[in-house]
Amino acid sequence: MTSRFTMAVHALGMLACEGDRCPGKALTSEAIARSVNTNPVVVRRVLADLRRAGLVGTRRGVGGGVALARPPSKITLRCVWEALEEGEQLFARHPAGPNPKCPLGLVVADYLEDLYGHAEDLLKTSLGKVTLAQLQRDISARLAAAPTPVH
Amino acid sequence: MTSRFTMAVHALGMLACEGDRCPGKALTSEAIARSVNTNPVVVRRVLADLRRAGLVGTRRGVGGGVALARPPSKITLRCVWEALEEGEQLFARHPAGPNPKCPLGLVVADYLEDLYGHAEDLLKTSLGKVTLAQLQRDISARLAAAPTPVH
DNA sequence: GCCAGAGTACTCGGATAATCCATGTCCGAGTGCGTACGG
DNA sequence: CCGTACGCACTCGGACATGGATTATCCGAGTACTCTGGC
Repeated sequence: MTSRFTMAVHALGMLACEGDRCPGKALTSEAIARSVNTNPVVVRRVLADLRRAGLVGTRRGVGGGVALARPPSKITLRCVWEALEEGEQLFARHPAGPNPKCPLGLVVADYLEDLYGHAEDLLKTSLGKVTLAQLQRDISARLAAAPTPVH
Repeated sequence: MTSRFTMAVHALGMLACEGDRCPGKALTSEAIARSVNTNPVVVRRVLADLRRAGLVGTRRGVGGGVALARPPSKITLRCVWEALEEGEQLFARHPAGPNPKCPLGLVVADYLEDLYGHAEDLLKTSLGKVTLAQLQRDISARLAAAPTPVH
């Protein structure tokens, strides 16, 4: 599922903005979950992948939480994508592989492998051009342009 | 799931090759399922979408099955993608939407909506350039280049 | 020998049960702060 | 009054139920071929 990527970008956007307002400040998974509108454990699972990839750091205990491990300008959406890519891919292949007895099936599988590989490379290249710093600026601009939030 | 797209391309590849060797010949969902290595009913469900989109035609009874409803040169992978896109998208958004109380969440959701929209457009454009006839030629070439299948 | 009719075999299409994955809930591990006690 | 040690509150991390979705099984609808009986 790619909703994990959506959540990751959302969380990182929050962390970038928070780190800008108050450097070194960590957000709790519970606070992020409130904004993402999901369960804290889901956020923790996503952030665990980002932690393993070295994008964020976590601290337990009182005042703990999650914070960026690098400056936002050094984090691209491609890094995020690849951190979550672990063991799952955008395009699902044959669930059980094609029938090895059928040569056409093998060829089609190869063809699709190429096709999907190119599409994913294209996407990754596109995501690699967006840094978290740019994302944060864009978010700030949109926040400033938005009317006061309703109560 | 995008494995449906994989199966659809696989099935259409078979149909194109079959229609080339023996025009008007229909393949049964059971034969396709054997090559795809799945259950015939899964193939039928995928083909049902393609039928609703007017890409293939089905005939019941003895000698029935599925056949292309248009010449392969008139079918692009984009058509296939859009036929299966019904109610599901490549990039999953927030499962329950972001928290409307959090302005940042709304902005992030908007941002991702743009990002995903552009990515999907790019993909569709790319798929639109590939016709089933080209796919069939590529498959035939690879089949000819492949060594004799092992027994 | 020829024709008509019913029977049969084979296929798709939809409804229903089983399995798998994702989500949600719970409990343990770790950490910093506050407090209380002793020197 | 100061320092240290204990306790507590809070947070992440992983293990175990629960729900939804995808998949697999079953039965009905439709069609063409075939066999049999009559003319």
